[in-house]
Order: sequence, then C-alpha cells, then structure tokens
Amino acid sequence: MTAKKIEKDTENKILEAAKKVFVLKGLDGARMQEIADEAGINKALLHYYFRSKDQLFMMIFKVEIGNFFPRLIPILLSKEMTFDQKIYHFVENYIDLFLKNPFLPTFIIREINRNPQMVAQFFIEAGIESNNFKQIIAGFAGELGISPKEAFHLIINTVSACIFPFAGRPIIEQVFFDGNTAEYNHFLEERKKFVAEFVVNSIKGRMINTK
Amino acid sequence: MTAKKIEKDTENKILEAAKKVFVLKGLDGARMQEIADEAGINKALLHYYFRSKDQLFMMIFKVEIGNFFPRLIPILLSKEMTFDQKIYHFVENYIDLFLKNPFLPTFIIREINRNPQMVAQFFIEAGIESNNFKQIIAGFAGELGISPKEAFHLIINTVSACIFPFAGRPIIEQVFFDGNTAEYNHFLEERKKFVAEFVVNSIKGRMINTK
DNA sequence: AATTATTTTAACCAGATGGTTAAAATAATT
DNA sequence: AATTATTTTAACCATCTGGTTAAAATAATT
Repeated sequence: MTAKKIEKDTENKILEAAKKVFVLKGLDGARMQEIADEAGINKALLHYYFRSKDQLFMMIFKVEIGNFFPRLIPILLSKEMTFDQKIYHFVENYIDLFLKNPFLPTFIIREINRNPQMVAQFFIEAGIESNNFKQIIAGFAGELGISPKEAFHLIINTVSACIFPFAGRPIIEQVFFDGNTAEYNHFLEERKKFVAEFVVNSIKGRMINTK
Repeated sequence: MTAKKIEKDTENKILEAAKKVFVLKGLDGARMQEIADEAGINKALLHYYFRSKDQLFMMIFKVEIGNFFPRLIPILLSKEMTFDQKIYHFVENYIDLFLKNPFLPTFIIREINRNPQMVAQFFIEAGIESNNFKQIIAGFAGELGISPKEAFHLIINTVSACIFPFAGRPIIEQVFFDGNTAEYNHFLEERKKFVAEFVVNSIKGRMINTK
C-alpha cells in the first residue's frame, strides 16, 4: 500500500471502531482504549490521528445524526406518488435503515438528550432548512383535506412507530417475546407492512367520520 | 424532629436528588458529588446512607422502570369500557405521566440499552407476568375482529406515539418549533387527543377495507 | 541501501472519581 | 446535664481515564 492509502486506511479503521463503540456506549460510556482495541491499534496512534475524545465523538455524531434523518424528502414531496404510496415507501425504507443500524435510534436519543445544543448546531452547520418539512406537512394537509396540525401529528405518529420499537427493544422483547431475539427481528420486519397500513387506515377512518 | 424521622428525611432527600441526577444524566454521566450537592449534604454522608453508586442507582432504576409501566392494566382489561374509551383513557393518562416526568422515557431507553439484563431481572423480581399483556391483546383482537398479531402492532403503535415525542424532543422541537419550548409543550398536550383519535380512526378505516 | 513515513512500546502525567476514615461538631434523647 | 444519634470536615486512597512523550521498530519510498 502507498503511504497515503495507509493513512486513509487507518483513519477509516478508527472511524469504524469509534462508530461501533460510541453508538453502543455513548460518549460517557465509551473508552478510548476500547476504541483503539476495536480498531486494532494502540492508544498513542489513536490520539495521533484524532486529537481528543470529544473531537472524535463529534465526527461520529454528525455522520450518524445525518443518517438518522430520512433521505426520503424528495420522495415525500414528489407529485407522482399518492399519499398511501409515500407512506408505504417511507415506512419500509426507514425501518430498513434501522434494521441495518439497530442501535442508531438509541444512540441519537441518548446523545441529543445529553446535549440538546448539538442538535441546533448540527442544523446550522448542515444548512438544513425546516422549509422542506413544512412543505411536506402542507402537501399532506392539502391532499388529505386535513389541517396542517393534524398532518404534523400524523407524521410524528408514523416516525414514532418506526423508531420506538428499536429504542425500546429490550423491554418489548422481554415482555412480549420472552427475550427471543429471532422472533423480535421477525416482528420488526413485519412492521414495515403493519405500520404503513395502520397510518393509511387511520386517514380512511377519519374520512368517514367527517362525512 | 425525632431521630428516626431525621433518618427517613435524609434518606428521602438523597433518593430525590439521586432520581433527579440519574434520570437526567444516566449512570455513566452522574457524579456522586453532584447527587450530594443536590441533596444538600456531603459525600461522606451519601456513602454512609447508600454504600455505592451502583446500589443507589439500582434503587432509582427499579422505581422508575416501575413507573414507566402504565398502571392501566385493569382499565385495559375492564368489561365496562369500549375499545375506543380504553384508548382515549390510556393515551391521556400515559402522556400525562410523561408531562409530569419528561425525562423518564429517555432515562429508561438509555439505561435498558446500556444493560438489557436489568429488564429481565426487574421482571423476575417484580413478579410481573406477561399474561396480563397477552390478555389485553386477546381482548382487543376479539372485540375488533382482528388477529392478535395486528392487535399487538396496534398497541405498540399507540405506546410509540405516546413515548417518542418525549425521547426525541430535542430534534422535533428544533426542526419543527425552532426550539420554542412553550409551543412544544402545547403540542404534547394536544397529542392526548390526536393520538387517541389516530388509533381509533385506524381501526375504523380498517373495517371498511375488509367489508 | 538510505531515507522517509507509519506504528508500537512503554513509561508517564494530571485530573477526576468512587469510596473510606477518624475526629470534631451539631442536634436529639434521656 | 449527660448520653446518644446525626452530620460535617477534611484529609486521604486507589483506580480509572484522557492525553502526552520520546525512542525503538516496522514498513514504504526514493
């Protein structure tokens, strides 16, 4: 390998190890020694590449909170899909993300509550405008003939139903599945269908109410 | 005050302080000195009353995870309420609990994921049977003419919608409310009505589907 | 082969932290 | 007033932890 490739390679090994440890244990629970071990290097080299724990943590956090935000905004804004199609699409992809990153929800919840200011800072740095979200809400409200407020609650309900089963897994798995991990994974897979149906049905049920 | 009352009083002061600090910062983030300060005593006395940090933490955790479980099982099993009434009752009371204990959801999520074994241990010690929950599921399934599986997803959806807005508060508040705390509190209050409606409507919408 | 870059070794430091101890001080009981 | 129980003071300890350093060793470049 060339010198520059070696450098990038080591950097990546560290970042992957740091992600694994920080996501699982959080800033407070993670140890630099553990990250070094996980990366297969020593502590001196770890500090040589990334000066401090906080700096390394922030790099991981920024990437992971970015992943946490669904890359589905264009889809939710598209004119070619109905509301139902958008919901099915969103739920399936969002739950899939967490099936691939099962500890992402817990990590985000833990860290944003430890230091809520990081959230505001992330939005400023990433240049994310809340306009997109408000546009989605307005779009749903228009298409479904409901108030923006109600459309917003609907979105929060949908997102909640995708995220919570991952964050609350230890309890639900224990109470309802007697700790059977395989069964719980099946349950999570199933939810792609059930959550979307649940949301779509709720709108249908609302329509008869107001008729 | 009598000697025994003084003892109980100090004990309570410590437990209240410990709850405050542990719930906010978690086991890893909490400091014994901070708990002592919060209780208005010194570290020596803190250790005199509760031998170790872990022991003190476990006392708090057991109480709080107990609070986390809705004391609403009898209501959900009652024969005198319809499904709709049960949902409205449950959602209102559960959200109310979190309005009074805003950091309870984050605390529980943080700690059960840090040490999932505590959950199983709690269930053994508290003697909680999963039969109650399974009975509620069966009851819903019977009353609504849906499968137990579907009834279970419904319950998880309902619980998710109550809990997540508290655990994910920093993000939602930032993205949709520009950090306006008062507005977010109003939104949470509103949800008592909207979440219940959402769930009830979903069942209504499902009924037309199968007709 | 000589030079340069990357990594390891291993000792070390300072500060934080959980926990202890014994004596002094304060408050309650008799 | 004397005794007993509660709390403070304050020094102290061992361990952990983030972080540093300089020299030796290994690998890549020229």
